[in-house]
Amino acid sequence: MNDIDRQANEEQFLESYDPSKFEHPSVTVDVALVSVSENKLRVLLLKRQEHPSKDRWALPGGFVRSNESLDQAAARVLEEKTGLRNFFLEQLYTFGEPKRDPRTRVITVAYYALVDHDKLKSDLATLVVPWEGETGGPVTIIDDRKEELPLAFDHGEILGMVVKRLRGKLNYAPIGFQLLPARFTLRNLQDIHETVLGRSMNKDSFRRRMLASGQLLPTGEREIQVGHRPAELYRFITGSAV
Amino acid sequence: MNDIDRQANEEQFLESYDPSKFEHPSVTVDVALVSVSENKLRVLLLKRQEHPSKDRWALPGGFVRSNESLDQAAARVLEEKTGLRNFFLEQLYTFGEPKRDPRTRVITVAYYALVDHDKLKSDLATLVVPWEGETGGPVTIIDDRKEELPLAFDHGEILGMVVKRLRGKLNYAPIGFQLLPARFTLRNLQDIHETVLGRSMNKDSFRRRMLASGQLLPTGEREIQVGHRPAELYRFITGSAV
DNA sequence: ATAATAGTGTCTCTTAGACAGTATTTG
DNA sequence: CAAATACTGTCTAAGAGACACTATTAT
Repeated sequence: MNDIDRQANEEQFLESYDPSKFEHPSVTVDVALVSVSENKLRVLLLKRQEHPSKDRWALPGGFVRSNESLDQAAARVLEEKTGLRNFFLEQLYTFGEPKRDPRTRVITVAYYALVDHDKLKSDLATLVVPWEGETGGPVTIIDDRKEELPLAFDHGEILGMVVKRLRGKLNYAPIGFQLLPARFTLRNLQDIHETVLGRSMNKDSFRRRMLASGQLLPTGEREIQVGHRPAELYRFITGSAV
Repeated sequence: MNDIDRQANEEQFLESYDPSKFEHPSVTVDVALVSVSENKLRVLLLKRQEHPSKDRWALPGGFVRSNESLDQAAARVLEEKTGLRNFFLEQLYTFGEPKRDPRTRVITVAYYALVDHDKLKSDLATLVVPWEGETGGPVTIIDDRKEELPLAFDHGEILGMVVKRLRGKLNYAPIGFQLLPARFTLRNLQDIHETVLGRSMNKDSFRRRMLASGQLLPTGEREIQVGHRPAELYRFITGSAV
């Protein structure tokens, strides 16, 4: 124990006084901004103008600055690229294969963010693309003309993990409302769940589950001009754990 | 879009040719090696011999080398400190508060590993400490004399997240067997679950759930010398998703 | 009035918990 | 034989799916 321990501390001691002993990688954050519209899961991608991965589509990202936390870096990057200030943001996974960026060692901490699609500026909306695919592994992105878009770096892999995390988390955490406006109907919420999970759900038990969760607050207001019986509008009870 | 995009790529362009423009943090991996013995959840900690956090207890960790992936770095660190080669290993979360290490900016990618407690060398066993506490937030570590151990850096926070992840994952993924020898009884497995989850479980439904999962293979062998009717020994069916 | 969806009540099916009873080993 | 735990069968309770039925709006 003592040998092992001394050795470990010597490494750290040397490191602190001789930064050249270990190569310091670049550290970035990449953020998958996810929204839902027209029953499609969508993510914000930017087309790269420079090599490497020129003309491929990439998640918004940027370097982590020396005075900011990882969460702050992710929030800053997203605000810089979209103007958005309020969104659900959660760290996803850190990707660090030595050759994931051909230039130099770049370790990226991936985040995902959720937002009501209507809050995105219209000039950004054109950049939002739907995706299809199963959970877990790399994901294929298609545009509105159903053409597959080439992704930069390992961003397809990142997006696959985003889908998996979202689907897993939706089953036990109230995050669906992050993809909706402040007031919404139970049908709106079910559409979100069905889109994210990629399967249709039973209306009756979905209603029961949501109402029994204690997370929904009826507003007394109703939809208008819907061509059928209007549904009650609900709010999510804020302050509860996410 | 084009402005934003060009700006993003200019940053990356400059970065690739002028590494001094952005401060490069140190990147480390820290690994929580978790095991269960005597119905206690245990984790391997090493006592630091140098400042900072001198005399406090720390997770085994080390710098990520330029030619290895994050997973490889975590596996290497754990093998260096324990001699272990085969263990379940999964990335947990990345911690990067600017001041989490007082010397310089250190971003650490935290991992957790699971191992049968009996596989640990006896000289390491003395370093293993039980813990108590709830999920999520920072966790308090106590030793076998029930004294609280001071933890280095933000390692209490890391361990809190380890507990939370383990408890969450145990409910939908077959990871309990990673904490057991190759052959085990259903009672062994239930003890693991109860220890990790911190609550007792119904024996009957636990047996039904496990046997219905299709993950368990009866070996036809039984315990011996147990002073009561011996239980059948099972193996986990390998190759299934984790 | 018709179309369409909201919302309610009830039955069934599945799964977990409770509990009684039998089986098999050591001492 | 007694003690202790493994294992089985059955009842009950809770929750999800299925489905019939009523309610309310726009056209």
